[in-house]
Amino acid sequence: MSIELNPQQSEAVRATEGRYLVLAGAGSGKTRVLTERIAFLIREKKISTERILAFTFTNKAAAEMRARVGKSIGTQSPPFWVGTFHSTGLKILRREAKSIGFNNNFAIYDEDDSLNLIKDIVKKKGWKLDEYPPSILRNRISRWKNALVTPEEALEKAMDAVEELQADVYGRYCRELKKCNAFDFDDLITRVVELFTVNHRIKERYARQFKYVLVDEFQDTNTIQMVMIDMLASMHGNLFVVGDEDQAIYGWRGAAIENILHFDRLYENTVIIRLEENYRSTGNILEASNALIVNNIGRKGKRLWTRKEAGDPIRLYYCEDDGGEASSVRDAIMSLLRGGYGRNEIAVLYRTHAQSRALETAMMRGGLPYQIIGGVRFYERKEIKDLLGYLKLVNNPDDDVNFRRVINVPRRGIGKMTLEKLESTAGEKNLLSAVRQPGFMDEFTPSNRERIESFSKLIAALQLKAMKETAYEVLSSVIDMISYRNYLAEDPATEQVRSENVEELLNETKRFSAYSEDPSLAAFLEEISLISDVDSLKGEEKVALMTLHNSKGLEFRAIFITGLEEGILPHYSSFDSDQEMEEERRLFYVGMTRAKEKLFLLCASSRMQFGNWTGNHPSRFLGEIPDRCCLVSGRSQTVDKKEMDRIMDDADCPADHDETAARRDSRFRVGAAVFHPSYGEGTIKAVEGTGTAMKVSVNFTGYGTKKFLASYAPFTFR
DNA sequence: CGGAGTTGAATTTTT
DNA sequence: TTCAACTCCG
Repeated sequence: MSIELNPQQSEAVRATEGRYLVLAGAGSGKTRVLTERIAFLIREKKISTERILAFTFTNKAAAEMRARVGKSIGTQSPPFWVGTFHSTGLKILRREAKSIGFNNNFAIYDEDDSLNLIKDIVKKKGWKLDEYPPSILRNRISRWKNALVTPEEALEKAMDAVEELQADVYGRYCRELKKCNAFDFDDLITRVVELFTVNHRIKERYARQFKYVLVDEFQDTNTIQMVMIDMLASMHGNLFVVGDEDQAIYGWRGAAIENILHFDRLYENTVIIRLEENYRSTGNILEASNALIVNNIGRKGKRLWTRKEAGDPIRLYYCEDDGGEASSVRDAIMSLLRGGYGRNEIAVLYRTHAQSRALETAMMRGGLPYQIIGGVRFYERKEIKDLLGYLKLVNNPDDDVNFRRVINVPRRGIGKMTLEKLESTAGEKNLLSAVRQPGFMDEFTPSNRERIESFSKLIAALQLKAMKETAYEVLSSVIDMISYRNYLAEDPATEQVRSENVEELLNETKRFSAYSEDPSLAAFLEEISLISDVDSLKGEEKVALMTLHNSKGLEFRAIFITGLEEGILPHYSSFDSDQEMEEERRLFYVGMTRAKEKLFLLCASSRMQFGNWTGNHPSRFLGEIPDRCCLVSGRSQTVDKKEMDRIMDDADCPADHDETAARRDSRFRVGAAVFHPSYGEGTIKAVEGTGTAMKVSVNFTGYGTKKFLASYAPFTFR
C-alpha cells in the first residue's frame, strides 16, 4: 500500500464534522482510513480520547485498531472507546445496570446457557421437547427482543394458540434471566436501547460524551444496532460509517442492508465518499471479482480498479470427489510453500464447517500444520463448559442455569429426581441461596442432604477464594477440588483431547491473570464472554481453514475456495430467494477478494454427505467468471469449463436415470402437513420438478412460505 | 441413580 | 457417519 493517502482517503480522514458514508471496496484501505481518522482527531483536532467511539465487527479488529491508532500517535494503548456492539453495550450496562434493576455483577449467558434455560422452561410446562423445539423458541424470542417487543405485547399480538404459548415462554424466559441476574447476547444491545429510551438523562450523558462516532463494517449492522448508533450520535451528529454493500453477508442474522443503502436518505446532508482503488489484489483476481459481483442487483454500484499487474491466472480445479479436492488443495499448498510462501500466508475457505473434515484428513496425511477457525468452538466444548459453569456459578451465585449444569458433574449422586425436588422446594428462590437457607434441607433424605450440602460448601469455598485470588488460581482449585482430571480419565477415548483442552483453558487464565490489569475471576469471565473464533487467529505458522463468513476482514497471499458446487456455494437454502442468492454471491465475492496474489477455486463432482454419495454440478458462479482470468485443470481433462457450464444449464432438467425416494414418495403432495426442525409446523403448498430436482413450497406459521429441495429438507410428516 | 445400549436425527452461515 | 437423547436394567 502506498504511504500517501489518495485524495478520497484523505478527505475521509480529514473531514471530521457531520455525517459521512464511506463506500469502501474490498482492499481499498478502509481500516487505514478509520485509524488515520481517529489519530487525526486526537493529534490534530486535540479531541480527548474518551470522546471518540468506534464500532468494529470483532474483538480482534478492535484490538488492532487500538494498536494501530496508538502507533500512529505514539501512545501505547490510547483509551478511546472501541469494540463490537456487544462489548460496548456490555461496558455501558456494567455502569448502568442498577438503573434497570440489575445487580452489576450480572452474568452473560451464551447461546448454550439461554438454550438450557428455555429447555428447562419448556420441560416445566410439561411439553415434549420435540413438539416445541427450544431452538425455534430461542429464535422467536430473539426476533421479539430485537424488534423491542415486550412479552406482554407479544402476548397481545399473538395470532393463534401456538404464538400465545411462545409469548408465554418469552415472558418466563425474561423473568428467569432477571432472577438469575443474567443478560443474554441480545440483551447487551436491546437493554442499552431500552435504558436510553426510558432514561433520557443517561442517554444524553453518553450522547454528549461521544463527540465522534465511527462504525466499521456498516453493511452488517442490524436495525437495533442502527438505533443504538443513532442515539449515541444524536447530540453532536458526527457520524462516520464505513462499509461495502457488496460484502454484506449476515442478512440471515438480521443485518439490514437498508442501513447502508438508505443511510443518505435517513440523514440529510450525508457526504458520500467512494474508495475504489484496490491495493490488495492483482488484476486477474480483481477483474474476476468485479465480473462476479455485477450480477447482483441490490447495490449502490462501484467498480474497483488497481494499478497492479494482472498477475497469475486464477486456477480452477475440477475434482472427482471431496477427497480429491482436499488432496489437490494440499498439493498446491505444498508447492506454494516450496515457492517461498509462509504457512500463515495461506487460507482455505469453505461454505460449511462440515467440509473441513476431508481437508483435515488430507492435511494430516501430508504432515501439513493447519489450524481450524471455528468448527466445534473451544468455549463450546463440554469439558470447557463444565469448568466455566463452575466459574460462572462462583462469580454469580444466582446463576441457576449453571447450578443445574454442574451440580452433578462429576457425578455426586444427585440425579434427575433429586434436582426436581430441589427446584420445586426452592420455588421462587434461587437454587443455591435456597439450599443455604436454614431448615431448607430438612425436607431431604440424609444422604441427599449430605451430597447437596457438600456441593454448596464447595462453591462457598471457591467463592471465598475468588474474592482474593486470580482467575487462574480459582480455576486450578476447581479442577483439584472436583478431581476433574480423574473424571476425564474415566473415558479413555476422549481423555487426551479433553485434558489438552483443559490445560489450554488453564494456560488462558494464567496468561490473563499475569497480564491483565484486573486478574480477577469476574474480569476473566467478562473477557471471554464475547470472544469469537477469528479472535483466536494467532500469527502461527499454520495454514488457516475457515468458513467464508469467518474470512471477512482478513487477507492472505493465497486463497483456496472449495466446494464451488450448486447446493454448497450457492447453498441449497438460497435457491428459492433472489435476495439470499445474492448474499451467496457476495459471500463468494468476499472470499475471492481476500486473496492478494493467488486464488484457487475448486469443485468436486461428487461428495460424501451424511454417509452417502451425492452428485453435484459446478456452481453457477463459476460461469460468471471470465475465462480469460482462469487456468483450468483437474482430473477430468476432457471436460473444459464451457462443457461444465453446459452441464450446469441442464441441471434443472429431471435426471430420469436417478429417480430418488423423494419422487416416489407420495407423501410430498399439496396439502400435506409437515414438520421442519427450524420452522415448525407447515403445509405443503406446491410441488414442482422431479427426482433430485424436486422442490416443495411449504407455508409455515410465522415464517411465510419457504421452498426446499425435497430430497434434502429435514421434514417429518404428521 | 448411573451405565450400557439403542434409536433417531442432522449439516448454513455466528456477534 | 456421528452424535445426542432416550430407554431399560442392575
